[in-house]
Amino acid sequence: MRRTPSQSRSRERVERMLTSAIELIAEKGSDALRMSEVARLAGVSIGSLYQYFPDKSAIVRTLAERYHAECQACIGAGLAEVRTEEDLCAAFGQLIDIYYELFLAEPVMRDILSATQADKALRELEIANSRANGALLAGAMSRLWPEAERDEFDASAFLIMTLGEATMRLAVSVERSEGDALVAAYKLMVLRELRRPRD
Amino acid sequence: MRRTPSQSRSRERVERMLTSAIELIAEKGSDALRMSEVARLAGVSIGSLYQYFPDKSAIVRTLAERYHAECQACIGAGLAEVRTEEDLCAAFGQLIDIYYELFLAEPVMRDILSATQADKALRELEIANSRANGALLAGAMSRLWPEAERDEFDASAFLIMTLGEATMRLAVSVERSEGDALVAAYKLMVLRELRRPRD
DNA sequence: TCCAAATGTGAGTAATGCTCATATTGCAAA
DNA sequence: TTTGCAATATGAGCATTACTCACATTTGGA
Repeated sequence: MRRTPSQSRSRERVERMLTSAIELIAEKGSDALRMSEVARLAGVSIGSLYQYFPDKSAIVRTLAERYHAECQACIGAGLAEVRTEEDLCAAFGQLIDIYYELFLAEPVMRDILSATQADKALRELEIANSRANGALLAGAMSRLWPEAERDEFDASAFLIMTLGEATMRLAVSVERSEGDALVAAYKLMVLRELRRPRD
Repeated sequence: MRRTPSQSRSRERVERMLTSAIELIAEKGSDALRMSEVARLAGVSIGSLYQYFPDKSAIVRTLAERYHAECQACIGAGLAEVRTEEDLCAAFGQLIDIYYELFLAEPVMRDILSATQADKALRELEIANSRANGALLAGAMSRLWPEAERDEFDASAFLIMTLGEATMRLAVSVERSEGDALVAAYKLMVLRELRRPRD
């Protein structure tokens, strides 16, 4: 953000810029996003756009950050009440379904997240998000199995979250029935991982 | 390919273009790849570059395709001799190690593959590769368990391959010790999947 | 009412993907 | 060897687009 909007007029204009960007990404993909089109669709000038976003990737970053914040809140809430292994599996299975439905309803998310994968500067964002989500899961696991070393779960939880994103991106890129099968396979694999006997 | 080089001079020049592209991607990332720099580093003119590659993404596509072909050959060879479940697990575990070592030795692969993820036109390539690799694995599985329906393994094998790529991309993006742990976690997860009792 | 800060504007600049008219080289038939 | 055509090579230049900046307008408070 180059400048933080303080008056309500500019706040609304920034929102229009972001919703216009989402619409354009949904239409033609994030690599075909044009700053001039964002400005035109939002009904603002190019200059205004650059007053609030230092460059094009800042728009994608803002969208990705909002999505990540929502996801982390959702995952945190879903895992907060977990008390038993059955709880954990039920909760995580539900989270997978919610995630998949979200991706199906908003396929533009795939484009936004794929864009952050390619851009060197944005990749860190994606990794940090999976790491944060993984920490939530590892936390829930170490509450369940307090006798284990906490960091025993870190790699596994981090991986599960990263691969969850990858699964969703793939699942919404193929035809619906195959996507369903892929998500089901991921769920089986993860739930088996969460149930594996601790040593 | 806009034009197929038939004389040895042009074949060598095309190779120089590709190795220059790899070098530049390794240096600054695929999003910072400049056609003029590829031409300069390869010692050819801009025009020559465009005689063999219709656009910039064609260079990335060529690099990705070569890598995919190598991988498919390697995976096919690794799984060809599999006769028992123990064989399969041993072979696949080895393939994971080989893959990881390849990514560690050539981190530029991560950038090339990430680039294909972001570009709408190139994403199909990545999916097709995982699908082909998955078919190799599913084939090995259905040779092992001939009583099962062949397509029972398809989704699982496709997913394992896709997530393998995602794991490698992640593992080489974090520090070495964490990357090792992530690959180890992936391996455990996959081998458990391959050993799961058939129904 | 008036001013300073916030906000808005769009023509213009620089960077870069890509084209095309032209020049050069390689190869094979005469 | 010579000749002629196809293959190959060139780089100035065009079109597109991210981004800047000098200036205009609006807002909110004193």
